[in-house]
Amino acid sequence: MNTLSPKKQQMLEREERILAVARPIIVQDGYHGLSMERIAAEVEYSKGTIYNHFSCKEEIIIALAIQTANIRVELFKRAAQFKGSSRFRMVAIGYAAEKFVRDYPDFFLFEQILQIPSVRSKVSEKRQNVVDNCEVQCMTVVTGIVRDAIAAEDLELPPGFSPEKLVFGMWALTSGGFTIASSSESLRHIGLENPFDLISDHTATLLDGFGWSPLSTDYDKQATIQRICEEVFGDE
Amino acid sequence: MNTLSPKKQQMLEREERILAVARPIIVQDGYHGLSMERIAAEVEYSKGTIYNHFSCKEEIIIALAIQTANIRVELFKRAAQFKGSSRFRMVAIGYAAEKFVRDYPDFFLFEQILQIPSVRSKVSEKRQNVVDNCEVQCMTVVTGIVRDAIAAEDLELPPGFSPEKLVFGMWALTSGGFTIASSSESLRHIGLENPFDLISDHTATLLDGFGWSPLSTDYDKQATIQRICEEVFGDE
DNA sequence: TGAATTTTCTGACGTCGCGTCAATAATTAG
DNA sequence: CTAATTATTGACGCGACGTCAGAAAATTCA
Repeated sequence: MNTLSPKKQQMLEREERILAVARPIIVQDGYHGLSMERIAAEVEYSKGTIYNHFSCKEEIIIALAIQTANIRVELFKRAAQFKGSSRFRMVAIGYAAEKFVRDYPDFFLFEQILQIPSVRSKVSEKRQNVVDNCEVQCMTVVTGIVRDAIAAEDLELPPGFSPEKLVFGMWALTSGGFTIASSSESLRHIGLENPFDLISDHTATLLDGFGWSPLSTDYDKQATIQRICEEVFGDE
Repeated sequence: MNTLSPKKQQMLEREERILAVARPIIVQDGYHGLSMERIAAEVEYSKGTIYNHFSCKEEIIIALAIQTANIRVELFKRAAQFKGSSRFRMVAIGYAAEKFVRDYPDFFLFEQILQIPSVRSKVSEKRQNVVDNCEVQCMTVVTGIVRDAIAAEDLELPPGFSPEKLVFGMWALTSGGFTIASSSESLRHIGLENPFDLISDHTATLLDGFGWSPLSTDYDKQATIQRICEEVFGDE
C-alpha cells in the first residue's frame, strides 16, 4: 500500500529536495529572487531536470504552500477536538490559527504571491485545487463547531444566517488581521503592538456579538488558552 | 500658485497618459502582462522616455494605486460627515468602503501586487509613504468617529482598549472580507453569495459586540443606508 | 555479457523583458 | 544664427524563461 516503486520514490525524494532548496531562497530573496536557474545550481541538477518536476517557478511556490497548508488543516482538526464547550473549542481554533501564523510565517508570503492573478494562472489546476481544498477543510472544521454550538444551544444565529456565514466573518477577520500585521507599516504608525492579542480580542468580541455563550466576559481567557496549549498541543 | 511651468505641466500630462495606458494593460493581462516595452509602444514614446518618468513597472503600479487611494480618502471623509449618531456615521464609513471596492476593484489588484515584498522593495520610498499615508488618513477618519462615540457615550471601550484598536479590527474584517470575496474560490464552494452584505452584517455584529449604541437590532439598516446614499453620496 | 532499446538528463539555444547609455534630436540661451 | 543645454531614442548587455536535440544512464533481451 505504501510501497511505491523505487522509481517514483526517488522522484518524490528529489521533489522534496528541490522544495527544500527553493524555500529559503524565496524566503530570503522573495519572488524575484527565486529562479529556476538558481534552484538548479543549488540542487546540483540541470535546469531540464527541474523542469521535469515543476513546469515553472510558480508551480514550486504553490507546492511549498501545499506542504504548509496541510499542517494548518492538521492543527485545526486537533484544535477542534479540544474537550470543552463549543465556545472554548472556538478559542482553540483561534489559538491554532495564531500558532500556525507564528510557526509558519512563510505561508503568508506564498499565499500573497499566489493571490496575484497572473501568478495564479500559471499553476496547474490540480495543485490549485489542493490548496483550495485545504482551506475548505479548515473552514469545514470550524463550521462543524458552529453547528455543534447551535445544537447545544450555546448559540442561536439570526434567521437565514448560516454557520458558513459566521465562519466567513471569522476567516475574514483573522486572515485580514494577520495580513495587516505581517505587512502593513500603518500599524506602528498608529501605535499598535501585539497584533495577535488584538485579533484574538476581536474574534472574541465578534462571537460575543452573536451571543455565543459563554461570553468572553464570563470566562478566563488566559486559563482557557493555557489548557488548550497543554491538552491539545502539548506545549508548556 | 497653481501655475506650473509649462515644462512640468507637459511632464505631468505625459505621466497621466502613461498611467492611462498602463491601467487597462495590467487590469486585463495582470502583473506579468505589463511591460515597459508594451507601454512604450502603446503610448508611442520610446522606452527611455518612459524610464524618465518611472524607474520600473512597479513604480507605475504604485502610481496607479495612489490615484485610487486618494479617492478612498475622499470617500471616507465624506462619509464621516454624515449627519447622525456616531453609530450611523460608522455605517456610512462601511458604505463608503463598499462603494470604493465596487467602483474601483482594480485597486485591490494593485494592492495585492504591492504587498509582495520583492515588488515593494522596488518602489521608491516616497511613493510608498504616499500610499501608507492614504491608509493612515482613512483610519484616522474612522478613529475620529470612535472618539466622538466615546465622547457622546454611545460607546464605552474596555480599559486599555484604544480607539485605534477598534479601528484595527474593523479594518481587518473589511479588508480581509473584500480580499476573500475578490479572490478566493472557496466562497462559492461553501455556498456564499453576496459577500458585501455579509461583510456589512459582520461589521455590525462586531460593533454590537462592543456595545456601540444604537445596536444593529435597534435601527433600520436599510433606511439608514438609503439616507446615506442620498445625503452623502447623492446617489438615488 | 554485451548489444539494443528505452528512459532520463543535460545545457545550448531562441526569446523576451529589463534597465542603461552613447548618440541624436530638439530646445533654449546668448 | 550658433553654442550650449536638455530631452529622446533605440541598440546593447544581461539574466531568466522554457524547449529540445543529443548525450548519458538504465533497462531489456538474446
